[in-house]
Formats: sequence, C-alpha cells, structure tokens
Amino acid sequence: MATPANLEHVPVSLSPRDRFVEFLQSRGMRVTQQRLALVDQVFSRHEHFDADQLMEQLPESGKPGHVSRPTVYRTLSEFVDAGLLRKFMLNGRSVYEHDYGYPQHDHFHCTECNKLFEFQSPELIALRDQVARDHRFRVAGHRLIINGVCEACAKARRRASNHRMNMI
Amino acid sequence: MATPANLEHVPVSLSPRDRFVEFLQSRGMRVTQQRLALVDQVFSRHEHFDADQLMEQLPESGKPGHVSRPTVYRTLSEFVDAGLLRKFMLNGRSVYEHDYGYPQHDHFHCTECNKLFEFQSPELIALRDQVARDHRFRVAGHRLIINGVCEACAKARRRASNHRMNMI
DNA sequence: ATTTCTGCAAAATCTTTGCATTTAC
DNA sequence: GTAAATGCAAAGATTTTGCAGAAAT
Repeated sequence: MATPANLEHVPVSLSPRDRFVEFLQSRGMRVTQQRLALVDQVFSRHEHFDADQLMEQLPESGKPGHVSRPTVYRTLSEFVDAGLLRKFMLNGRSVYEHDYGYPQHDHFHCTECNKLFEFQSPELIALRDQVARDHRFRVAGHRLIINGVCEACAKARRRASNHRMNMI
Repeated sequence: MATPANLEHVPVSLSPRDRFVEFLQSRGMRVTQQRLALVDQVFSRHEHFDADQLMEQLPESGKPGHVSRPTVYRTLSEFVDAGLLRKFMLNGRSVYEHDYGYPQHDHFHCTECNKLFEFQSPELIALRDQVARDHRFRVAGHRLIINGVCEACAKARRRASNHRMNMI
C-alpha cells in the first residue's frame, strides 16, 4: 500500500535522474558521482525513507559507491529544492518521499507497524481551499497524517485477542 | 487568532491543575512544586509553545520557582499522557498546545511570521472518517497543518511591493 | 521511613558546518 | 586551472538518561 500501486502515476517527460541533471546544470552545479548514485538509489524504490535508511541502501564506507553522511544530507536538500522529493517529520525525524512523477496525496500512519500508507482525496483539497478562503489564508500546501491502525494490524490484533480468549 | 477567541471552549468540570493532580494521584505519582508550577504556567496562556519557550516563562536558574530543563521535558510528557496537552512537530521541534478544555481543531501555519492559527472543520472530520473507512483504516486521530501566508503577512507583502513600485 | 522526583552532568540522536582535499568542468 | 563538491571531524540543536541528593507521602 506504500507502493505506487494504488496511486496514479503522473506522466513526466524526464526520468528523475535527467530531471536532476537538468536542475543541476541550470544552477551551475556539478553532476557528481555521488549525486547520480543518490538519485538512482532514491528512485529505485518508492518507499518512504530517512537519511539513515538511504545510507544503508548504499555500499558501506570504504567500498566504491559509498557516499558520506554529510553529502547524503546535502543532496537530500537538493532533491527537495529540485522538486524531486518531499520532506516531512515523523516521530521527530525527517522522512522523504517521491514528489516528482507522483500525485499530491496524504498519509495514514499505522501506530502498530509504523508504516505509512498513501491515499488521494480531491475532496480534501477542495475542503482545504474552502476553509482557507473562509479564513483569508493563502494556501501553499498542507500536510495531513491520519494515525491509527491499518487493516493488517487490526486483524493481527483480533487474532491475538481471540487466542487469549481460547486460552482461558 | 491563535488565542481561544475564535474557538468554542469545551466545558470541563475540573481546572487543568485539579485534573492533573487527580491524574497524578490515580497513578501514585507525587504532587510536586515543579509539577504545579508547570501546569499553572502552561495554562495561564493559550499560545502554542515549545520546551524552550516554557522555560523562558519561568524564573531563571537559581531563583525560586525555577524548574530544570530535564524536569520540564519529563513533565511535558506527563501532560500529554494526562490528556492536558497535545504535542506535534514543527520545523523539527516539539510544539505543545492545550488539549484539555479545548475542542479538536487544525492549524494554518504562516511561513512568513511562523505563527500558527487554529480553525475547526467538522466537514474535515467527516471526510477523514469516510476516507479511513474506504481504506479500512481505524482512525485514532490526525494532524493537519495547512501552510501558506496569513492575511496580515499577505497585506504586509503587498504594501512592500507597492512601495517598491513607487520607488521606480 | 520509604519511594519518587529533581537537578546536574553527561549522553544520545539527528543534522549541519568548517576546512583541506578531490573532482567536475 | 578554477570553482565547486566531498569527506572528515567537529560542532549544533534538541531531547533523554544515570545517578546522588532532595522532597513528598
């Protein structure tokens, strides 16, 4: 459910890598091996991730293809500036998700398994804009996280509960 | 707008202080001077605040009534457990707001002045619950922050812009 | 008298920065 | 060759923890 399977893909002309190269060149920044390695890794999977998880997906220190922690942080900021990633906070840490090529969406956060699930709701956007108009607030964007328990965890919970019942 | 002025007050039988004392006693915890000083300070104003701001509102180190930083953090967690405060993240830091005695609401966050403004929308709750049902997700709560520019900052911006125009 | 709480100092966590060296252009 | 980027080490910022002494019950 955290995969793109349930969300429409937004058609884009350039691959994330090409889009990033274009962004770098337009700003006189250099196309380095580290930046390319990171853009490739980040867009090889759709899951949400933090800086630590990204580092774990790359070769470890000393091995070719490794990228240092400061460079990972610096490059993640560049991805956000370039419109490739969106950043938000979860449990006090920065979490990133694909923005380029993916539609606006919001999240369920399961407090049992700690996973994020995406959903889209045009009605929500309409309501947001209406409420903002009512309060004369100029909307730039929003962040909504609905927390609770996902279906899988709810079932697991029920099983555990039934099991306890049988034991009595 | 961050004041309770625009939100209905939820009638509660106990003052926050009494509610907290009750909470402490029910859990065999002690009613200390620090806890009382903090509950009084926190509920003397309705603005959102972080741990630093709360400390600044108390007497400084050495003076009577001062509370140490670890105790402030520990007590803020207790307030959340007791249902007196709600905690959320803004720009990577923990921000607290009154929960006890105040209705469910969401926030506008002005990226110019960095202020938070509260609003209520029953429609939003209904929409949230509907979307959650559609995805078989059991809702426990949610956090919505709409970011953009508040009316005051938009006006200030327009004035600045007009001023620049006049100078040309 | 007992047990919890506080304050201090230190640690933990996540992120950013200064600077010398390396790399892209 | 020159300017920008990287990696290292160190610092920053926020929050948490271990523990001895203080305070509440």
